[in-house]
Amino acid sequence: MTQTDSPSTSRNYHHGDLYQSLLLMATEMIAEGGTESLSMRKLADRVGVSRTAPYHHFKDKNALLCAIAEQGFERVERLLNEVRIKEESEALAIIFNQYVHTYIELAYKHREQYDLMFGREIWRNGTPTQSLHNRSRQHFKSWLNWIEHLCNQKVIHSSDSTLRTAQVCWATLHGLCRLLNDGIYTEKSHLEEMVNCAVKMMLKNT
Amino acid sequence: MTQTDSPSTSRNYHHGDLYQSLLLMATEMIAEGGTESLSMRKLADRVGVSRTAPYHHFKDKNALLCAIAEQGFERVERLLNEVRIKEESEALAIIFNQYVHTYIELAYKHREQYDLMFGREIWRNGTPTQSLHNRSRQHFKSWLNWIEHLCNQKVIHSSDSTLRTAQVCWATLHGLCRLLNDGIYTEKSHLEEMVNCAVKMMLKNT
DNA sequence: GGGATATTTTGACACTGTCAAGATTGATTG
DNA sequence: CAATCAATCTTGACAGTGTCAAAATATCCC
Repeated sequence: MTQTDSPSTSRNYHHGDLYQSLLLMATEMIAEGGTESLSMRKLADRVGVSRTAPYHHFKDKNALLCAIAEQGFERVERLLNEVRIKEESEALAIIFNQYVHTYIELAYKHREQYDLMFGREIWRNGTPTQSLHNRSRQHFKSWLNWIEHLCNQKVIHSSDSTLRTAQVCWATLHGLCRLLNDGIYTEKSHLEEMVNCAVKMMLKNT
Repeated sequence: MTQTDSPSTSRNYHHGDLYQSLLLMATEMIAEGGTESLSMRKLADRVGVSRTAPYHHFKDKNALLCAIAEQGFERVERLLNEVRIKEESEALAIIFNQYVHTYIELAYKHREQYDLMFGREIWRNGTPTQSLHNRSRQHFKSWLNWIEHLCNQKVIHSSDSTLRTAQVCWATLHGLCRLLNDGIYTEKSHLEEMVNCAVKMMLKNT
């Protein structure tokens, strides 16, 4: 709103930095009422531009959603990196447990965005942007790397290939998030126990 | 369309049995193009009635979706019952493995309906019908019962409560379905291995 | 300053869910 | 059998959606 002076951007032309404003406002709107509550028209209205102005910065509604999902992937990627840094300081099993807890907490905190990252809206209905595709792919590789490391260090005991292990572990993690996020199992009080149980299961799976 | 003579239904008044026709056609449309491709108007059109005719049989689009989801729960409930019947004939671990495979296969075959059963469309955006609520609740109880049985028979080794175990196992199962259904991991060829890996993990989780 | 270019707006179209009011039909009862 | 009543369906309407085409405007560079 206050476009009088923005030190970083040069406050170029008409709006200032519509692209960023749209992304920001859209993320906010989604966080409040989910994907369905976000309409291009309302978004434009709230940012203070005309209905079709956003279409010069995002090809589609789909493209906008992809951009938001992408930011979500950046966030979890950051989380994973942070965790891997302190690998030396603590036992790996504990770090893994912590990561799972934090991941689920994050997924819950930004549930609508999480929905967008993995939901059908983008991955089956819409078409994921190339950019989003790459970033999600890269994140899974990071996850795979870490699982591989944990297997090598005998923290995870698995008789299957690293790939399968990583897939199944992620499925479990993701399943828990869905359980929580989709409102199927809303009692967050039991979550702690469930996550601990899940981690135990992931670590010792022979 | 051919309403000249229907032996089972009595071809009462205007349409015959609109309720059932709508449910059937809607299920079909969803199976083809997902929830989003189902519009009340197109549905009405295809069944051969006016736009608003369906509203005398379903309060809402949401109510219609709930009814379809409910049928999905009936299906999986049936599956679980069938499996539990042959408990005596084979080793429990094998039966469990088979169930998981069949469940995932089913979820994939009717993926759009599966989405509806557990997706946010109903459980967070819309309001689940009381009827749907009950049936889904009941199904989880059935699942819980079975897991309890498997724990008692020492097929599943878990140090946690039966409830937690059931929750985490289901989360894993559900996570795999999502992985597949949401188009995140579409290679169905690897599925077999992944499921086996997951089952192993579920059984031996100390 | 002038032309090119980037950015925004207005108008329009086809589509959606759903409400209110009227029309039609089947069943029911006198 | 005829008249009434309730169930069922249709028509009209409204507000909302995504998005395209063409026109308008502002900014930049020469």
